[in-house]
Amino acid sequence: MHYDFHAIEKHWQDYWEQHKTFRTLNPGQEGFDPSRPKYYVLAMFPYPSGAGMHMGHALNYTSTDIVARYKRMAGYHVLHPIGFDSFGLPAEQYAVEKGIHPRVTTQQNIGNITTQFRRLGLGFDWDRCFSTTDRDYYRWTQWIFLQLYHSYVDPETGCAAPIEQLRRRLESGEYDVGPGGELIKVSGDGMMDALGGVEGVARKWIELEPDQQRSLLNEYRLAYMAEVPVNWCPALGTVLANEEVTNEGRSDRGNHPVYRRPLRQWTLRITAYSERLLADLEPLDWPEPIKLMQRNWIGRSDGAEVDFAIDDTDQSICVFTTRPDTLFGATYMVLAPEHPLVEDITTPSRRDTVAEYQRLSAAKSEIDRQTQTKKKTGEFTGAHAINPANGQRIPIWIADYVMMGYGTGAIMAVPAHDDRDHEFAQAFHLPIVPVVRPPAGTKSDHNIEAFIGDGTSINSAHSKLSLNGLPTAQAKHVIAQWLTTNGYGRPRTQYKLRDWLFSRQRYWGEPFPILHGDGEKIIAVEPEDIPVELPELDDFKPRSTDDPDAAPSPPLDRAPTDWKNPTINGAACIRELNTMPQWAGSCWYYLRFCDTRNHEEFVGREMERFWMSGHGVDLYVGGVEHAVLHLLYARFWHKVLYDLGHASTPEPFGRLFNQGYIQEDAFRDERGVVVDAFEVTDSHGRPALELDRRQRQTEHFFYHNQPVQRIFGKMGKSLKNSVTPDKLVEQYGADTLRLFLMYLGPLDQSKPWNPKDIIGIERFLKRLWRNYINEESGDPLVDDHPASDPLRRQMHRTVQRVTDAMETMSFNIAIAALIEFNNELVHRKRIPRDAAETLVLCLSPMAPHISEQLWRQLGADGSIADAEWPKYDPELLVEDRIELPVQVNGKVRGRIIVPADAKNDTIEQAALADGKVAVAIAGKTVRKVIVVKGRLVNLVAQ
RNA sequence: GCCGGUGUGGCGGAAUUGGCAGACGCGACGGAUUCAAAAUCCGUUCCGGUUCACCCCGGGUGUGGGUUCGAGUCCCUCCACCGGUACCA
Repeated sequence: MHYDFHAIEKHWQDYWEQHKTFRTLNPGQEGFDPSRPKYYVLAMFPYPSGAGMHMGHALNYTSTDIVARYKRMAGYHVLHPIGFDSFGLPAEQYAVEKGIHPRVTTQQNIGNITTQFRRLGLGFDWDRCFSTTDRDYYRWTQWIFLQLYHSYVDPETGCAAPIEQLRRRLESGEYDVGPGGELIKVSGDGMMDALGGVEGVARKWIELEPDQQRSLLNEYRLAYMAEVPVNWCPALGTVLANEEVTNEGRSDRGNHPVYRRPLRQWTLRITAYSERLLADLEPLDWPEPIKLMQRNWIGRSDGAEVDFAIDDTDQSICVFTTRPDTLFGATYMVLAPEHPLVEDITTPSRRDTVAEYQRLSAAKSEIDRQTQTKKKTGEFTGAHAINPANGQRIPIWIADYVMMGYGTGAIMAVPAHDDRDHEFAQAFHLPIVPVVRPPAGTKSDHNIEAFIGDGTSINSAHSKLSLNGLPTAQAKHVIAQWLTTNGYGRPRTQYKLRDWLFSRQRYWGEPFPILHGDGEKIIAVEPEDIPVELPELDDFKPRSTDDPDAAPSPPLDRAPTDWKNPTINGAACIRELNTMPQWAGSCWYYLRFCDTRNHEEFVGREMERFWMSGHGVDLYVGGVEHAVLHLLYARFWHKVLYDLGHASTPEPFGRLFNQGYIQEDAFRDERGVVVDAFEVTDSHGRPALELDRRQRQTEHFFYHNQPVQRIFGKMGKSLKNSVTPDKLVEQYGADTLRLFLMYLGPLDQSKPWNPKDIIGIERFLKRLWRNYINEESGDPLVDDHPASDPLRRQMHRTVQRVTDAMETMSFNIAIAALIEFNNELVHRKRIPRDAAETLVLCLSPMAPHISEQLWRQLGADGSIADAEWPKYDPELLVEDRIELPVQVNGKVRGRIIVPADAKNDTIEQAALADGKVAVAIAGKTVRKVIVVKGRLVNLVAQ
């Protein structure tokens, strides 16, 4: 009876399915034990692409499965669910390629991946499985969208609240409305208090026209429609979120050019949460680099707004700066070419030149701006402004190095202390006045006219104000106060984060629960009328084009009239024809898993409280690529739900773990297009995998006789180098593959795919099997004779190592420990039962099938998944005393007996056993004895 | 450019966090078994020297320096690769 993994794995997979071994009970269900703690472990759910699962997925899901099994054996209620993120571009593009309806391909793909999951022996609770495309699921996605639409962020508390509350407060006169739409609190004694910080004539709510009232509320809704410059990708036929555009100005998916153009689109007010998304990052147990990426993306910078009066007019230009302390060094100003004041201020003689420059820079696409050299261009407007600090008259320029989208679209230029300003000033011969002295002794202290950083203020004084001699931090503080008291400016915090563009011109997404009436009237679908179902369409393809000016044409425009143009209360309406982006479904799926089959609510309160208690999801595992997309969006939605009382924790994911990529060769042809890696041959006919890294750069490869360039990168669909687990499962079994994937290296690091090494794991499992079972008779080779002391010690040490590794997810270390222990057992004819049990228990989270089988061989009842995790005895791990040779100059001068765990102990402690040591060291007093692994390494005399 | 990560044998990677560098696995070499092969088992495998009595000596963790009785690990310099980001004022 050899190790027949086919039969074993089939048997146990059927057993688990029949017995619903991994079904997770909810509080209140029969058999639920409230005394046990919960553990919610989640792997980022997959999108069911046609290529099925690749090794990166297998790695991800195996890792959470191991944790889930371990935690379960350690006595937790474990929630380890799975579902499918089946809306969105990848699923749709696959359907378009195959010419089949996405609903059909999605169903097929889900079927395939489900089979792959089962074959890997993953212990999911299948009763909780769902797809984001399920009617019962996207219904609630639409419901959450309605929550966003019907909410605003209260400027006083910073929390989301129903928009009706705002309406009531406006109606009751609690707030008035400022000229820019800002809310102005009217306090009891009739005094007004500007929340927006802008003075002006305030109006009462009742003085506004209904249209104005409506658009005012829209200014505050968390989901709103606005005409904003968006990323338009004609090749994909859709707009994209900032996060979906690469830094080369191309689409994240497909690498197509992206253009900026204004379109009226749905947008989510994620910026209302900038500060909380930033601050709440701190306590999270997330990898520091990911936190940093989110911080950078949110991009908080603290500084001040400063008003510069325009000479000879009563207008002023407001700028944002992080360095108000350099105000004295501001020798000119720059406006973005699109800045609204440009027309007004430009002097007649400069008008033509300025207009020409504006026209040129507007014609530049994002890509042009990126690829062109960063040589500074600009034009003088002929106007001047007054530097409020020193009263100097400074010229106002326009230049495209100033962006309209950040800050106020205008800057004060301090060429001595800013790279870009410096470059510009040199190009156009503008004055450079240093106002910060670099700290002494630094590299830059000789070049005072181009210094970036903190130092000491100089040249910054007049009769009423002096910054001279102040260090930068203090100077900032002093000038900020001076600006505020004199009405020249105010402290201000800026964020890079923009609102989230939420519309897509796609078929395969959640329809919005929104109707459009006359004009710009928006009608939200009533909660009882959701879901708004996605209509069946024969032609669901997006309209792809090369023309950046083409009008977007959403596929839902081709929906049947009765879907598209319903009549509400006798009035003809048109449905919102855009759909939600891919990210919508993944923003809250972890909540649905708590209570998947709930038909009344998006999640039952009690279930949510139980599974999300503590820090939300206890362990969330997925790839780094979601650092600023999914992980930011989901946090945002979660916070809204939290504010509205639908979620009980401020953050969704308490601990995040990023698994690294599995890397594999990929190939790109001369046009830069990625080609199928499995059709590439190399010039010497050698299989590519046997080459080492140095060779990788020098070998030549061909695809259909065309030379291709080798790149080495993440295994996956985008590089067309996916390897599916199917073949290896067939050839070696799921347990071997699982162990192998985990043995590849640290889970959080990227590592190359080297399938030939799997043989080592196969040998290990076969050896293990032979240790337990006489392959001829089928009898167990285990008996009840007691383990020797050294063996028991090793056993306990193994448990300790594996337990520690489980907590830190260092599964490669755990496996190495188990192999070592098994190698120890190899030489024995009979294996002591406790050693056998320990080994099998420790192995079971990683290799569940063979462990179940051996567990049964050892005479146990039930599934090993229900067994208890073995304990280790710390006492057994240390021998109490050992005898050591004392060497001086390489010669043994005596012996010393020390505690076995003596390490960096003082000689007083170590010498308790032997008072002669001090004498042995040439008459010197020994202070410290250094023992490493039972060997005396050094005696420190002092 | 800026921010972050990583550099250890032929390869993937260990190293109790400042204490025997190279665990464990792959590959390679030698041997046993076999008619033969596969599978399996045993031995060797960082480099150099000296021994082949398995012991000893010297060097060694991208580069150059430093701290320490002691550095793969801590500090500074530089280099290479990977990831993020970029006129963000």
